[in-house]
Amino acid sequence: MDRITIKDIASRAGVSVTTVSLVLNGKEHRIAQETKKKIIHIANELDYRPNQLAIGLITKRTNTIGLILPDISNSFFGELAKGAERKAAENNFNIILCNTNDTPVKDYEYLNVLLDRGVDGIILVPSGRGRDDTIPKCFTLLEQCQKPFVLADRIKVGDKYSGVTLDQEEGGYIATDYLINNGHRKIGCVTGPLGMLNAYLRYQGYRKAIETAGIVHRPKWVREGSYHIEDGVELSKELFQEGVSAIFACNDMMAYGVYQSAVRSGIKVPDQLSIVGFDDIIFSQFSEVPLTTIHQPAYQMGETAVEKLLALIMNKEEKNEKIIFKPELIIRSSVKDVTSER
Amino acid sequence: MDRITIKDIASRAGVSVTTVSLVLNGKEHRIAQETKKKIIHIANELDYRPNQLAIGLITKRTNTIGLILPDISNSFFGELAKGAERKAAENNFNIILCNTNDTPVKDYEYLNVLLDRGVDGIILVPSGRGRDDTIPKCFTLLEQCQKPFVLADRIKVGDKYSGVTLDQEEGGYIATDYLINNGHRKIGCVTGPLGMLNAYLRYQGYRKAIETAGIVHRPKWVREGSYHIEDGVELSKELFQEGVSAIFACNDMMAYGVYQSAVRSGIKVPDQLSIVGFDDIIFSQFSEVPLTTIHQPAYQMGETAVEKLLALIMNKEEKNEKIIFKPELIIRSSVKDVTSER
DNA sequence: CTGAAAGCGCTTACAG
DNA sequence: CTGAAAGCGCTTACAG
Repeated sequence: MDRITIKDIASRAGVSVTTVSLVLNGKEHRIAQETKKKIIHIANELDYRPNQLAIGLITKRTNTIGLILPDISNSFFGELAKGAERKAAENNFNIILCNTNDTPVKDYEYLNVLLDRGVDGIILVPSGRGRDDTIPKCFTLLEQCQKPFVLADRIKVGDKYSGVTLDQEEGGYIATDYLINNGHRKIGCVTGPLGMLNAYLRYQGYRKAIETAGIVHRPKWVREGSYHIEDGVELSKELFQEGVSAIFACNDMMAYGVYQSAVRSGIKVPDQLSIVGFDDIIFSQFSEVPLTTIHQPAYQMGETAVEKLLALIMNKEEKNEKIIFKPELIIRSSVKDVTSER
Repeated sequence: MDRITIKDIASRAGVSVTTVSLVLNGKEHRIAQETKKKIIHIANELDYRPNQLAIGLITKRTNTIGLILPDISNSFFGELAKGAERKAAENNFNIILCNTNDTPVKDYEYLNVLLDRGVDGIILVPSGRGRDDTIPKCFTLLEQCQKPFVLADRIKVGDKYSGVTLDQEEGGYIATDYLINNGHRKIGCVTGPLGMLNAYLRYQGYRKAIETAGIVHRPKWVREGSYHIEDGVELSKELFQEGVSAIFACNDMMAYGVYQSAVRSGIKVPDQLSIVGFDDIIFSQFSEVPLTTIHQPAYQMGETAVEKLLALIMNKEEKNEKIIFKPELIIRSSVKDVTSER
């Protein structure tokens, strides 16, 4: 089935394609009402829908956004993508999904492919693996081609790019501060891989809260994990040895590992051990002992990233800026107030 | 920054655009080695990358696939999308992501938009809400435009379309059969919304297993939920009253609700109550009592859907067929063998 | 061995 | 008020 083109309409209406294009785009007010009506009527009748490739080729606008992220099956990025897609659709934009598996070379390849496809802008969650210069190369490319882009989630606050993220350090801070306010002094921390910026910042927040409270920061209370549940299980054992009364786990999966480890060691949560997590994954509210944790507004971050990107696309003078979401402490049942016990 | 075009290369090489196009696409073997080399050299030097819109316009091939699904933040669809994206990327295809929120009119709108963008094919997980004729309209449109498409997950086995799904009924069957083989006779079932095909089929599988074992199917042992954890909590209470020794919950969230309800009622799992779920969400392996459940290979289903779609795109004679994955029973710790107790 | 020309489906000065 | 023409960046008969 060949699609209806502007030419078909023109010949049926006995006018030129110019005229058809003009009225269908509402561009010329000087066109005779009769001609207008006739064209519009025919277009409706034939169910005409313009070929977006042709329009894109000529207008240099495709109403298309590239979304590059590490793992769409991760619920955080899933939510983010959902928010981004919704906001894009609302504005008649489509999303091209690019999943990198945290492989920097893929970031670069996808960037090129998106450019080849004439996307109007790009949302990028840079890959976190690999220590080479691939990601910097991505930024160079992005600057060279002048294509608007917005970074998401993994952002260096110091750089000059537009971005949307959560204040990770603040998250680590309020999580830890909450434990301190509940009377805890010996607070362990199971971090994410410290080579990754966000993991590092969460840990920095922990440290800041500890030191602000006048507690000595003890390296032996801090263990580096890699965000997996097993890290929570294993590393918490060492922390139990140190006699901590509370643990801040830098993501919910590890928090859950800590919890399991405690249960197996006969340590009651929260009576003998308090736990705070980070992420607020769906399960945290339903777990045996509902987890007190830091909530990340992933959906809104996705929406906001697209909003910002659209602003950059529509109005190139829009200044580059960072939009930093505030983390929210979700208080559930995994922390005990021990102030009276001291 | 204007992009390099074939024209730029032609003028630098002192040849026509025809020649450039020919050598860059490896189409003409009769072209002088020298000319070839020169053109390729210049193209590399200038980092030439062809404009895909132009190519798409002329070749009627965009190397683009539309993926329409209800909710990308749902981990099942997230996995499916990941598999689809990977297989697509492997074959130099990109994915346009369309999230419908289970709203049929969006299926239809997105379908049109994808067609406007000249996608080469579409993967569709039809929306399950709404009882109007919007989804049938989608199929009509799809047939009219002759665009290859593959349905995923939500499929009527009887129709003539290509599709990838899991054998839902078989899943319900083996889940229930496992309980029966472990000596259970009074087996409750908390179903999903029975208006949805897959929920209905899972329940049918339960029923079939029950009846095959010569157990009378009792409607009062069956309760209809809507896949939410609360349904598991509430509906299981009624089943406890009926004195069931086991419950098949038609998804893991409800299975978890059943578990929580049991714990609160002082019923031990699996000692006093056995539970089997469906989905194998990430959490099921980590929960207090690791859940025995039915695994759905979502990632592979996504991959397979794209494979099948690509086959349809490359070779239109490819026949329409259904690819039905077998469910896998993942045995963990939520079922007790009570054969000896009877 | 190579190029002029037509064309994909549109938009947009420009002319009348 | 309307149309012929050029052009977006390519590909592909066709001609020589």
